Amino acid sequence: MAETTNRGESLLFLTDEQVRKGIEAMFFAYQGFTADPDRILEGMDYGRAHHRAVHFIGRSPGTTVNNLLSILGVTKQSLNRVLRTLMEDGLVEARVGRVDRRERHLHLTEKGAALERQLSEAQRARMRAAYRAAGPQAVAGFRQVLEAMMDPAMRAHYGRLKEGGP
Amino acid sequence: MAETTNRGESLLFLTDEQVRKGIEAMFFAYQGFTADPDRILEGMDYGRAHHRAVHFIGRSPGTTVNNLLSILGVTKQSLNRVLRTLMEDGLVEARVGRVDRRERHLHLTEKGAALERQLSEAQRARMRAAYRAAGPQAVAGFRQVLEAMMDPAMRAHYGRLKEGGP
DNA sequence: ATTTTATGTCAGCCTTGTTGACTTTCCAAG
DNA sequence: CTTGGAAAGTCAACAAGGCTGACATAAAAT
Repeated sequence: MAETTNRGESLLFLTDEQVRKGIEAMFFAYQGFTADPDRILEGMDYGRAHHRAVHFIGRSPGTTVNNLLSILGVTKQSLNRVLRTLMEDGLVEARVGRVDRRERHLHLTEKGAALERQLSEAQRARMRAAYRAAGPQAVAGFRQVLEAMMDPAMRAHYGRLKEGGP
Repeated sequence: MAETTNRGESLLFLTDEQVRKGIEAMFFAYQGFTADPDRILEGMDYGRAHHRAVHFIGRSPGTTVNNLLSILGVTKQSLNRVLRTLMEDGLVEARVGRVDRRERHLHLTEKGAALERQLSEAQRARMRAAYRAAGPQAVAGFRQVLEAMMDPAMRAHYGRLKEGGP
């Protein structure tokens, strides 16, 4: 009976109600997650799409357009519009590939890196506060659940960031 | 020195690199989080906005328009567009308030509840799989970090869902 | 009687996603 | 060396879903 009780208890975290609460937690947390950068970007001519591009270019300097495309999960036309304005404004630089000259390798300029820092610092401040409030063990769990939630292709991208380096 | 070591180690989870990985985990996980309902909705005349409305109406039957507005964090014009189509299509019903007749209390019809179930089941399947893969302790941490990441107003809404009832 | 609140609606704008068609560049296989 | 096809860019058109501003109505509150 101890085993039965134990089994029952250990599966309580999989009840519909628990899972629903998790879904809602994701929804509300994501609002907070994007709130600070969004506030900074409003007023500038940029939006969330520009933030994403600048983030991942800053994170993987020299990445190609195609790679960025599959990380962001948007069409090249959509990304192109964003990249064009960022290049026009001198935040991003596209260098022709040396081995394959069809490829464009993307880099942040100093101005682009400055924006990246500004956005990242705001977002990291909130994330760090949440980490500190929850503690290291909670953070480990947080990361585990998020990783399990990703599509496999995205999980691969995720794993390659920094840890593996491009 | 044991204390110093301990302090140093326990703060490693707050390094910029760890925090950045958390940010990226949120980004990629959110893609997965919305992927299944999005797939179901494409082809229907509905989108993510309809999903959100249907979700929270199903979760808090009888909620008012104003309450839904502040949960979703959008303008009334934006929400109205969505609610109008849902009511025209007979998925949502707005009942005039009995005590305050200015208020509209929102309910799902059987048809609306059916859509809600379809979307919710897909989303819960992914979430449940992630929960199962990560385990109960990770799930607890996941929820803690997400709660800490929310804006206080949103955390209040979150707390009121089901646990407190509307 | 007046003001405030809850809701609905019209009109117009912006960002960011989409598809489709077409071009240019250029590596690599034949 | 020619050519097929991949990588990239561009143009046009469209849709979803945010936004603001202005205005209307009903009912509650003062």
